[in-house]
Amino acid sequence: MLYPVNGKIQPFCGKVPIMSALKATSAKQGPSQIARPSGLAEEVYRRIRADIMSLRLPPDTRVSVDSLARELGVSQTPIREALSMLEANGLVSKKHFSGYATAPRMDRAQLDELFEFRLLVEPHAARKAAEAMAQSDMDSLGAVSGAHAPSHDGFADMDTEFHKLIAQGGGNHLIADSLARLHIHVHIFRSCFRSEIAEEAVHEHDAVIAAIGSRDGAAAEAAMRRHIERSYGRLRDFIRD
Amino acid sequence: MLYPVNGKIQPFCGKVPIMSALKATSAKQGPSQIARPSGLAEEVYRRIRADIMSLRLPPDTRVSVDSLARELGVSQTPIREALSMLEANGLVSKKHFSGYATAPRMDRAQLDELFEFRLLVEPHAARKAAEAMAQSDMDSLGAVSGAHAPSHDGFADMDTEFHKLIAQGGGNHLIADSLARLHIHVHIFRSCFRSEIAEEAVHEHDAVIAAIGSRDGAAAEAAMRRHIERSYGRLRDFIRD
DNA sequence: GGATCAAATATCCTATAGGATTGGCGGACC
DNA sequence: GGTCCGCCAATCCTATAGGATATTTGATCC
Repeated sequence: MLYPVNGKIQPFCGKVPIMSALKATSAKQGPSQIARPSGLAEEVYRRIRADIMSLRLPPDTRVSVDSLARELGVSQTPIREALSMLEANGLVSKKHFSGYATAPRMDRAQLDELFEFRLLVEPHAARKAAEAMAQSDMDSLGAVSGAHAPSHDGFADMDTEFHKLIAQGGGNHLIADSLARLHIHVHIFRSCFRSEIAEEAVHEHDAVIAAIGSRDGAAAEAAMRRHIERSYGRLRDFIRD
Repeated sequence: MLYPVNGKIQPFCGKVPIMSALKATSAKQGPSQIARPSGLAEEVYRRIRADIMSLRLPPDTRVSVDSLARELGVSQTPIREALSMLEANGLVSKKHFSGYATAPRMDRAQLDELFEFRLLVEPHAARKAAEAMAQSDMDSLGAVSGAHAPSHDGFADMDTEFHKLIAQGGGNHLIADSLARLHIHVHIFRSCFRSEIAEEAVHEHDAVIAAIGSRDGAAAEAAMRRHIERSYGRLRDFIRD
């Protein structure tokens, strides 16, 4: 699990790539940048994933390797590796000799499956988090409890952080990774419909946080189940097809 | 799917192009095998995954890109794509400027996490399978019920098919995919220790199959939970560290 | 003899060029 | 008007070259 990067992608060597289209966030070459040269492919991966999550690449949109290579100023190889990883995570699909395309928006059946899965896993994670979460993470959790939801993106980030912390709090990496992967799709779906910031969701979050804060596993599990059920109800209304 | 000649991905080295060779072989092998060349990367992916599962590439082994390229007779690009997909699925890990390596064997903590996850998801899948599984899949399930366990590999394949059918029977693709991904690691772990063919496991399988056959969801869930718990007990003994 | 440092090797990562294949487009033909 | 055929754009796959890095090896020094 690595941190989000500033939208800059820069190879280690070679000529200066064409990056004028991107934000030229230069001059921030602190020790954090040189400490983690984990490869261009991963940078590209995060960049594309961020573009998909921010709807800069809408669902069901063709993604050309050449275009991306030109736009990001890197060669095709890291683009291909990044797209392969995204394909393995279900965010893009590849048709042979036809190119890549972002995954289409979820339909009703997929939404049902996703929430069935969440309802199965996430309340369990909340229970375990209440029983075993580290105090430092608990403090972080209190930080995202804020009743201040400035914008749509702000709420979305807060929601992502909330569920990520609880999933990690259970101590099971498989559970945390699975839920993180699924939450990306929830995020995309919600962003597609510019869902209103639900006041209820904040209250439901607070209920879960309170239960975890008092180390009450059963209450945390119940609160999380209720939150997911309500969340499902709120999102399901957007699908009429 | 692609010409199993000598168990080696036959390269198109020389003048014969890819698609021409494919058409020729498919024409020779009959109409059942439609020439659907889904890409070299996917073939390489399956090949490497099979090698990992058969311990031909043992855990914690370095995997060189150009060695693979030479061995399989393809260029580096599809190898990289395949390894990227494998990395996204957790079967190999990449260290920057150091190469790929197969994932190390599971330790105790990972085994615990894996079985916690299975215990959470798979009994639910068994219940849903009992309630909603298609009749054709049910017949297939009866076919793997055989008390004949010829060899270690035969039992492993049977076990894989058993769990795959039940996971798919629930009708939830996310659950099926997650369990399939995890089952690969169980397979590797078990193969590492050349675990004896447990007579108990076959009986536990039969109990689950019987419960599903009689459409008894609760019984299927209980039988599956018992099977996983017993399976965990059998595997845990191999870890002493 | 053991430890430390520097050179050498092997490998990875990136970039670019070119051949091969598919799908769509427009014009010609029945 | 409908159908077929060649052209073109887009894409994927392959090959090769060059720079950068981690690991290994060997020599030197204490």
